[in-house]
Amino acid sequence: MVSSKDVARAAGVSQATVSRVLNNPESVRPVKRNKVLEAIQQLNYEPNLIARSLVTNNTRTIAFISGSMRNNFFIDTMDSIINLAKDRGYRTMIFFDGNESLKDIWSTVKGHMVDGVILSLVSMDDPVLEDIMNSGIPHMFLSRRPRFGGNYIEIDNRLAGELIASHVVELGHRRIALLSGELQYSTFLGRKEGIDKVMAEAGLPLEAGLVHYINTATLSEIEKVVWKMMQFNEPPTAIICTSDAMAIACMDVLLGMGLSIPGDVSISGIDDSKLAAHQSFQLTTVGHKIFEIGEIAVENLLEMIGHKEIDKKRQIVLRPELMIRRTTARHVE
Amino acid sequence: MVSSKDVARAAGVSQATVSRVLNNPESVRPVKRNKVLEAIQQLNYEPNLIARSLVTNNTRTIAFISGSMRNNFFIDTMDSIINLAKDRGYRTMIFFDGNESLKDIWSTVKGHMVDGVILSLVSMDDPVLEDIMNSGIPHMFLSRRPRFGGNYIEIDNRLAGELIASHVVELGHRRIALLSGELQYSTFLGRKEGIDKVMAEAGLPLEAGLVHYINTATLSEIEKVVWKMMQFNEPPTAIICTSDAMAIACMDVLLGMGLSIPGDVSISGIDDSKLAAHQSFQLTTVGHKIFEIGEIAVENLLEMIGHKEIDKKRQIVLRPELMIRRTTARHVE
DNA sequence: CTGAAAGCGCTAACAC
DNA sequence: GTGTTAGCGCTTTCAG
Repeated sequence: MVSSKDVARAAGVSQATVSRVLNNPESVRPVKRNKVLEAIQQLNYEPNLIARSLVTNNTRTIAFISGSMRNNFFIDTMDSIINLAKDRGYRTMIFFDGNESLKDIWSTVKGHMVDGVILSLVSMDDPVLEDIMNSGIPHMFLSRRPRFGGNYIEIDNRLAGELIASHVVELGHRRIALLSGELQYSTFLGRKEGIDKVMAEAGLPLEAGLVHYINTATLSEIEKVVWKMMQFNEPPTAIICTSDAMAIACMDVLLGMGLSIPGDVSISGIDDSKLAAHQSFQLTTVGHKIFEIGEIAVENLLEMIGHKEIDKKRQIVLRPELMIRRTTARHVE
Repeated sequence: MVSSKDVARAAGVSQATVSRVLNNPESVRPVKRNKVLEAIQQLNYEPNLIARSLVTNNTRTIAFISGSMRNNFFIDTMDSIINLAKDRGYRTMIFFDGNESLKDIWSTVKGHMVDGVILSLVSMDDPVLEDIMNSGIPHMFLSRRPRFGGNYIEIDNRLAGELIASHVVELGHRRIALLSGELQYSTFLGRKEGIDKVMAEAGLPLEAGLVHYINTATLSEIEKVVWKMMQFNEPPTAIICTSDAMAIACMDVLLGMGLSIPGDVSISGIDDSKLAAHQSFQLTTVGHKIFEIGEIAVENLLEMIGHKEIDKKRQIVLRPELMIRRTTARHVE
């Protein structure tokens, strides 16, 4: 590997001068500057970012701790984060849940000396949250957040639940199933609370056999669960899924069984991922304005990184909207 | 930030000893070792990976230069790469095309001192390819490859093109349109050659107005192009797309126009991305066995990183298969 | 087994 | 303007 020392030798200057033309070109006289530039070209030199980071103590990199890309919500989010960060001169390192615990991910994130972190995969009471919030490393929780404190951006999950449940109830459905994510996540807890409220008010509390908690990292139980429910004497006429990813997986199962949507059963999601709007899905869902959510997270994070306004609490709640498309329909006896 | 020096002081040992318990715990006597471990806990110490990399000269990180996640092929590939690399103890840094040129991406990749690189976004004659192949950094081209040389894994693109074109021709279609990616990419060139061959043999050379080259990074022209073709006096009865991403975007447009698939027009893709198999799409395509392709790339890359067998040429061509699903049908007059 | 010391490639004072 | 020097936080000889 060719280093700045090699360049210096080739150009007949000191190594510090090489560093200068890299970081502050005007500060070195054109003649020498060109000599250096030439040598850089010649030797095909590339500065070692690792070494640079070690001394500047900043990496111009943010970390994004994301859920699986099998879920289109995370794709949309990642896309917007990466692109905006890039525009602002920051690189994004991506970390996934997978088999590692958040604790382990957090260790490596810290080890990489990133300038800030966006987390979209935390359960509300994870013990590392304390660490994260006290680390001094700028952070934004995106979508999923701690039970208490932290900087976050989310939608009003309760309202999202209410909107979708009201919609389904108003369509005349009485046997309504719920596919929920695990309640240790703020998103799914809030959404379910909203749904529960509406269902209770409508005199239609959710029946035990019609409520299922899905591991949203794998979605692996969905097929079995949906298949089983649809075998009941009185199968549900509507299935509310608390994420688009679950809804889309659910549709795959139902269509595979030869059922029609929304003819036989209405389906709804929450997230309004890009994919949900495809003509082949036209999924009724509740809208996140996903692009905003990732971008707002980045904007805030970079503010913190720049101005060191780490103390200002940033807790942003967006108002979701109902997107009625073609997977939900009036229930007829 | 707490450093190993702090730990050393707290544990009453030298900083070198701290380093030892981290890298080679057996080499330090249990009493001291425990003291150090305790101090690490106490201080919540995390080793600075940046500093470590600077001296070990390895990062245990590979880079993946990928196309946009708007394309499900790249999602599937990325997913398999990240997971396998993680199992093997490597982190993956992800880089996207976006507005940067491959040259710029390559600069930053080199700067990050990654141990190896997987590239799936190269055009055949990009001048940086020479640099990359001569850099001494282990690399695998995935799917898209240089015109000459390099280590790569791909499917037999020509055969893929032949398979899909034969299928469409055998279904009785005569007015066949082609939505191709840009021919500077080996994938799209190979696929089109295969298609051309079959069409020529069938006496149905592609008509000028029915062939379009799409910027696969954005897919932005698809709507206009498809819409225009379908206004012809004799619109095509089949549209062959040389990637699933194009096919799925194409379906969105057609369905949005109120046309039926495959009733009014047959659609096919190439890639066999996971999404293509969804019941809502059931896209006829040609299979990559995507999981294998990402994994084979990682396996080979790690071999090179480990054994330094950089000289062995690794040029792997997989045989694709036709996956007939429900977007293609017999053409009736 | 363990401490002292050198040095990875760079930036950032500090002199001249 | 430019060279010299001192680290950034680690790993890795080299002594002992």
